[in-house]
Amino acid sequence: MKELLYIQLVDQLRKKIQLGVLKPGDMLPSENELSQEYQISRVTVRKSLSLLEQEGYTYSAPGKGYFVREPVTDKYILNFNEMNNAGGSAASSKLLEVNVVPPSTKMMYELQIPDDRYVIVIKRLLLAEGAPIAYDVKYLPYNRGLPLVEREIKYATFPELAGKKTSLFSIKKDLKICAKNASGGVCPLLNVEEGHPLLVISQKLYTAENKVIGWGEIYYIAEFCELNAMWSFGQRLYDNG
Amino acid sequence: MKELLYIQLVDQLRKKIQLGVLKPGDMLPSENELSQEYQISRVTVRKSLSLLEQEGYTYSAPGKGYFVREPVTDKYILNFNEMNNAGGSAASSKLLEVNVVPPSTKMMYELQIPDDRYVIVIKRLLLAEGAPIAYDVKYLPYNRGLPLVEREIKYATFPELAGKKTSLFSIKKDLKICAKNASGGVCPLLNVEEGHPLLVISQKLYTAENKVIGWGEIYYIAEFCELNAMWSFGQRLYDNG
DNA sequence: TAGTGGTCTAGACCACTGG
DNA sequence: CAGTGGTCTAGACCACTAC
Repeated sequence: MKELLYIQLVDQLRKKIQLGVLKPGDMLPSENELSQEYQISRVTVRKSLSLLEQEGYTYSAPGKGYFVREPVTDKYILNFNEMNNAGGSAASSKLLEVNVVPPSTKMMYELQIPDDRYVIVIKRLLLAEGAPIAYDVKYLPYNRGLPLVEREIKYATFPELAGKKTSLFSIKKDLKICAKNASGGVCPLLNVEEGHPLLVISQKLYTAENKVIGWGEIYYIAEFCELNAMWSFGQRLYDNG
Repeated sequence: MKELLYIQLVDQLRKKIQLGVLKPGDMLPSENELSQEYQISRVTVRKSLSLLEQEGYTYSAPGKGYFVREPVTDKYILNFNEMNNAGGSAASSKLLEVNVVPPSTKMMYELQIPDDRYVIVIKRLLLAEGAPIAYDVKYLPYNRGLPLVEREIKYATFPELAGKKTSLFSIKKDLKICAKNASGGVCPLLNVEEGHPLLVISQKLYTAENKVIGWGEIYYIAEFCELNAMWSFGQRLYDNG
């Protein structure tokens, strides 16, 4: 089990930072120094330092050197999948309504559309083991020639719906998470009493050019939704393979 | 404004993926092909492909080639800072209680400690412009010789407290987010009525070796807490500089 | 066996920061 | 000015995959 050179180096540097030998703001040895000290080429040293930077430990300042970063403590990786966030793994959904309607002022504001642009409204009930766990409303600016098949709507997630014409790779998405109490028409749908706690997740979809292509809200019965997020250094957004 | 070679290449490949010319599962041209096609060295081609991989567009399979990744749609970057998540930028806090107590069964479970290990309990009220917006309870396994100065507790975030002995770089942190209704002793503290919606964020801190070093819950008055998360390709967890 | 990505080298030139 | 990181090159060897 021989270790690769650049792995060895990055491990040693990482450990020094983790142990506090190198503290935020401290300068690392220069590329040339590391190159001589470890008897490896500068290219390989650079590969190690680049890895360390990817992991969030350091940053480089051209003309000066590499420095230990002040740890960023307020960014987490959040897991969220609208169809699979409750306990039930085999989540299904029930389509309540699909309509094309003139926009309300709220919709015009959220979707950034004029008042003569129609809006597709999709209302669903998310189910786990047959019981409702969330009420879901989505709004899409209406485009002619957008065939919406019921089966697609029933099982699709938001980006899949709004991004039918757009590659998923060029979509942006914002979430807002807050707590509310159930009131009005939502109560009978979710089969909860007035005032029951809900976790509300608003989603907004954008194209790469920041044009809004979808907006929606999901009202989860609190007991059936727990969001998880984690923070740690060196974490990656994408797995290998 | 001449563009760097590896930037040019990564831009072209990225665009092909975003436009759908290259779809998930498709194989990219090999390093040698790209090297010849663009008349740049293999090292530079590798730099571009490495960047593309970092951004989440592709992955590499040794002996086979580079492939377009199936987009990961369920991971977001969540912004959360316990002291600064409400509207008020100049958030302060009021210390309600600091105690060393024998652990309850709940604490023993959450902190993974035996019943003879004492626990430090810290209760705070988070304020924005003088008014309470959240109630905060933290539990730390008690260590002898851990001097807790009131001023520190008042303004410290959780990792700063629990990680006094540990470098922030070797701490892991999990969040759980859910909705609940206010009840019991929390109501008068937060000055809300019974049943008022709350956003509850549970935090658990671990060392690099997965030993629990802290656990806590923050009860935000729903109106004063909106969490934000975002998803898009190519996003980075750490800024440059 | 031919082709692929993965590791590593030595060396060149550049722009930038600091004294 | 000497030192730093940033870009780019040409070439070597390896392990793996697929045929």
